[in-house]
Formats: sequence, C-alpha cells, structure tokens
Amino acid sequence: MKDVATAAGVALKTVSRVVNGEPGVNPATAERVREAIDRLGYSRNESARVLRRGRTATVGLVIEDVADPFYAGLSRAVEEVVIGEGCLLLSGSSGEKPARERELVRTFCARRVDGLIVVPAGDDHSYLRPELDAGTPAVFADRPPGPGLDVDTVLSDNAGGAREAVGHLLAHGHHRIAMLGDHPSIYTAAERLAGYRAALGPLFDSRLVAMRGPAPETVWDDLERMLALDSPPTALFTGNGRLTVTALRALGGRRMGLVGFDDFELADLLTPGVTVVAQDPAGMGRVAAELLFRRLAGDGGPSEHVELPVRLIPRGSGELPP
Amino acid sequence: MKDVATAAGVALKTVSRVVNGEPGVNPATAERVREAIDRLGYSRNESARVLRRGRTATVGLVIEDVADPFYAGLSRAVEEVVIGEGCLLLSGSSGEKPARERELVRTFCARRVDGLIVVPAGDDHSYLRPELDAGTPAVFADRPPGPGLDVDTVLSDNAGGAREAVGHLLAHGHHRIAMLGDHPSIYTAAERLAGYRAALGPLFDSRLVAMRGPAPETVWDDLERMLALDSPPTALFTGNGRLTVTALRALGGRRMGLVGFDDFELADLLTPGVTVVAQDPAGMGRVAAELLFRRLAGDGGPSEHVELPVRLIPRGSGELPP
DNA sequence: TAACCCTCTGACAACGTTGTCTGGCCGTCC
DNA sequence: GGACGGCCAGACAACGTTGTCAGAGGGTTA
Repeated sequence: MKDVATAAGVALKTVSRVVNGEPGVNPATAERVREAIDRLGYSRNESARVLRRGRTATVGLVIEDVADPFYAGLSRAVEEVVIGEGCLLLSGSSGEKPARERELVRTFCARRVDGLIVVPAGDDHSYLRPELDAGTPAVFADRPPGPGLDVDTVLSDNAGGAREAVGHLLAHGHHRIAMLGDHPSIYTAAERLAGYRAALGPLFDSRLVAMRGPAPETVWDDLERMLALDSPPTALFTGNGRLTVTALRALGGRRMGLVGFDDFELADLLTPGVTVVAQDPAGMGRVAAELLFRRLAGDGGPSEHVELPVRLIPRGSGELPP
Repeated sequence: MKDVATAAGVALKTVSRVVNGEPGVNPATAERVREAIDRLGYSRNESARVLRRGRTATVGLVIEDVADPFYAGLSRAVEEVVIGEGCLLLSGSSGEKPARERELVRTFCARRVDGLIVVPAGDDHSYLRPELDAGTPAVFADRPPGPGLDVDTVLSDNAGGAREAVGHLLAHGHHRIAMLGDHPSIYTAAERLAGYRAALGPLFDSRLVAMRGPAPETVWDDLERMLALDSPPTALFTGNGRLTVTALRALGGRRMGLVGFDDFELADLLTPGVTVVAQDPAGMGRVAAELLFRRLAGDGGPSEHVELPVRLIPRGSGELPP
C-alpha cells in the first residue's frame, strides 16, 4: 500500500480511502491510485485490516467429519450463508473426539473468528465460556451444548422421529422391533433410544437393543445374537445412516422390517427401498448460520432453541409384514 | 498480552517469550506469567502474529461442492494433512462456476493463505500468475490448470479408467456400449470420453454418446432416445458418480450392462451390484496437500504431475451378458 | 580488582492497515 | 475583505505481536 501511495504520488491514507471506497476523494486522484494498484498488482493485506478493525469476517465450523454426507450437506449450507454474508469459513472435523473439538475451537478463537458453529463431540463446553463472555457468539447444531451453557441451538426432532419410525413398524404389525444405535453418550443416540422406548412401551425388551456404534463387527455380532433369540425381532430400527447401511450389509438380503434414521442417497434404489426418517442437514446448517449472523448483527435476545421436524419416507422396507 | 505483562509484573516481551516457548526465561518468572495467562484467560491474537511474521499457517481449498462425496473425501484428506502440519483450512465451493472459483482464490489470497489447493471450474487461470510470482504455491487437483500455467497437479487416470471400463464391457460380449458423460468442457469428462472412444475403436457410434451432465431430465431423454434406436445399446458407461446414480434411476430396474466411473457407497448393495472404476479421492487430497507442503518447505524443483491409478471393481452390473 | 561472559529481562521498532485529527484551498456569504 | 464552511489530502497513532538490540546483575577468570 505504501508502494502504491508512492507510485501514485499520494499519501497512504488516500490509497486506503480508494481501496475502501470511502468518500471524499477526487475522482481524478482515485483513478490515478487505481491505476497504480493495477500496475503493482496490489491486494489489501487482510491480516493487518483485521488487526486494526477487530473483525475477521470469518466463521469457524466444527463438525464430526466432512466425509459424512450428513455433515457435508450441513457444511455446504453453512458455507452458502457465510459466503453470502461476505465472510469466509474455517472448518475442521473433530472425528468425534472431544479433545480435537476443543483444540479446533481454541485455534479458531485464537484466529479471532467472528462466530462459531459447533457440532459438539464432547459434553463439557465450559471451555467456551471465556469466548462467549468475550463476545464471540456460538451456535450449536445437531447436538446441544453441555450443561451450564445457554446458547443458540438447532436440533432435529430426534425422539419424535424415532417414535414415528417405531410407530410405523408397529402399525405394520411388528411387535418385536430391535434397535441398533450409536453409543448413548451421544445426545442424538440417546434421544432416539428414548423415542424408540416410548413408542414401544411395554413391548420394550432390552435384549433387542444394541447401542454400540456403526463398526461392522459389533453390528454383525449384535444382529446374530438377536436373531438367535427365542422370539427374534421381525423388524429393525437403525439409529443413523451409517448404521442403516452397515445393518443392510449384515442382513445380506434377509428380508425384515427396517426403518432407518437419516435419509441416504440410493435408499430408493435398493430392493426393497429403505424406509427412513429423513433429517434436513442443509436446513440445519442454514438455520444455524442464520442464527449466528443474527447474533453478529447485534441481536442480544435470549438464546434460541430450534427443533427441526423430521419426515418419514416410506419406501418399502418399513412396510414389510412381520 | 499487555494486560498479562502488567498482571505478572514483567515486560511484554517476556510474556511473548513464554507464550512461544522461547528459551532464556527464568522458570519462576515463566510460571508467574503462565499463572497470569490462565487467570486472565488470555489467548494470543493470531492476526497480529501473522502480520508480524508473514506466515498465516492457513491453506485455501477450492472444490466444486463439499456435498459431493468425491470432494468431501478429498476435502477430509486435505484437512487431515493440513491440521497435521499445524495449519488451518479455509475452504469454499465453486459450484462449477469459474467466477466463483476466481473470487474464492482472490479472497484466500487477500487473507494471505500460505498455499492453495484448487479443483478448477474454469480453464483460464492466468489470474493466478501474480500470486504464484509472489510466492504463494498452488496445487491443482482432479483437473489441470488452464494453458500457460505450470504448477503441481494431481489427476486420476481418467482416460485409462474409461478404457478399462469399456474394455470390461467389451470382454463380456457387449458391442453396443453407450456413454453418458458430463459436458466435455470439463477436463475429466473429455478425458473419459477419449478413453471410451479409444477402447471402442471402430465400434464407436456417436448416436450412443450423450455428454449433457447429470440433470435427470436430460439423462432420461438421452437414454430413451438411445434405447429406441434400431440397434440399441446393451451396455452403458457412465462418466461420473452422479450420472451413474441418475442413470440407475432412469433405467428403473431394466437390466443392462453398466460400469460407472467413481465408486459410491451402496454400489455393492444394489441388485445387481454396480461395477465401477473407483478413484481414490482421499489419496488425491492427501497427495495434493503433501505436494503443497513440500513446496512450502522450500522445494523449488520443477512442477510435478502425479497421475493416480484407478481400479475396476466388478460387482455384477458390468458382467451382465448383452 | 578489573575484565569478561552468561543468563535473564526489557525498550523499541516494525509488520500493514484504519480512525482521528489537522490543514490547505476554494467558493460563498455577509 | 474577512469569516465561514465544504471538499480533499495528509500526518500520526494505534491495533497486538515479534525480532533486534541493549542493559542489569551475578559469577568466573586473569
């Protein structure tokens, strides 16, 4: 910038004015400055600008894993909003590891992101307190923050969706409905288990529940064990997209009632089509980002807790008779 | 930092030394400083650090769309390497729009990213020249840069993969093999078309080729038109993952030979399983990031052009008889 | 005892911007 | 003709860090 000023024969500040489109510059001077800028290939150093102004025009996003379609969709939607607001997105995957989540947030904060969108891996977020107090807003998505933190949150109707899924299977005549879910330490898994249990009522049988995550071996084991029971399950409720797919592989063509949480591509092309309770990852990302920007615009109201509806999509597997 | 210095009763510079783990600080003093840091919840302002040191420890990534599994996988692998190097990743989706690609790169450069990884949407990258000359290295992935730019590049063996796919169908008795591809203006699409053509030799028939992208309507139209020919195709080669899926939907259960470029989840669970030529998105991301960091470490050698092998995975659809 | 070295600490400038303030010039109005 | 206001332009400090250099104090050596 100094070079540009010298080249154009004006003061530093005048160049700054031109670059920022501030008023009060003679058009002829401005033109001369612009010409010098082009000639020297100058581009403003955002770091210095950030340092001076305090706003980075950057938002940090922490998710589980970009390679998971659910989070990829969420990520894309967040990005869309962020770019639309003239900001940039720093993102990172926690890989379900609380330590890494924390490390990412810490790093983002050190870079003075204007705001954070977090899909938490852990359940202790007290480390966020100083940042929040310092005025960096945060929005939690998909899962709520740990106790003691009251911030904007966007969740799916996990329990309701699970109730609906299990209710659907019950309505199609199933009484023995198994559930495969993620570790109950994960909020969404616990909620879905609760919904499952609520829908089953007295039909609930703990032998038909396995909450050990999507690893193929454990899914395989659990299914085998359940199917060997005296009264084996005639239907299955899977607690997330990964589990649905893993279970489909483990079942290997054996036909049984199946409803999965999370929609996935090609669910309609399998035979039978896979009935799912679909979440709206893009909607979740969009809403979270919009909430964040509302805070950044100065909204100091009480924290918002949005619950997004889910949608049962019958495709065949959930309508199979027992 | 100034506050910390005051609180600990030392000079600014001493705090800086402690924060950066520089030697030459009395352990007792360092402890006092650390205590003050904890008490005040201080965290270093990276913007100022960047301004002073010139390195941002940030890498910019431009892809088509995070929500596309191929790019999600690539993205994740890049992230892994970048974080491993202690850097952060700024990413953005171009959505196949050259203007947006350019805008993203421009913004990244204004933020002084240390390096760029680009999946280009356009084919004119002369706008990168100043940045490259200024010492910001760039690596192109999945598609090469436009003419006149000689930078590190990581590509899949597109033509070879297409040849192998079509050869596989030929070997299983097909003579009328159609191709659905993306617009030939996209490098990978053109390469795959070339491979298809080379494999077919005299059997090539332009009426069996449609390069109009993955929009369902056009795929539907094209397939209908081809199947109505006097000698309709008995097999299909699809030019990317999206097209494969769209084509599967359009075919709606009609059995015909099929090999798709790009692997996708559940390809093995469909009936028949879908034979594919699998790329390695994670490998591509990893290699691209590693190349970039090699440059950042000072490697000034001639530009590297890596071609990643692809792998044919027979699953049934490519082995159907005519 | 003087000269020296070593360890630890601090003062200061600089990185590239932007906000604030001041000043010169010109035209207008009393 | 003097006072005033508006338009431009520039000088300067400040943002929070780090690199450079200098200095204080204590121990060792000649």
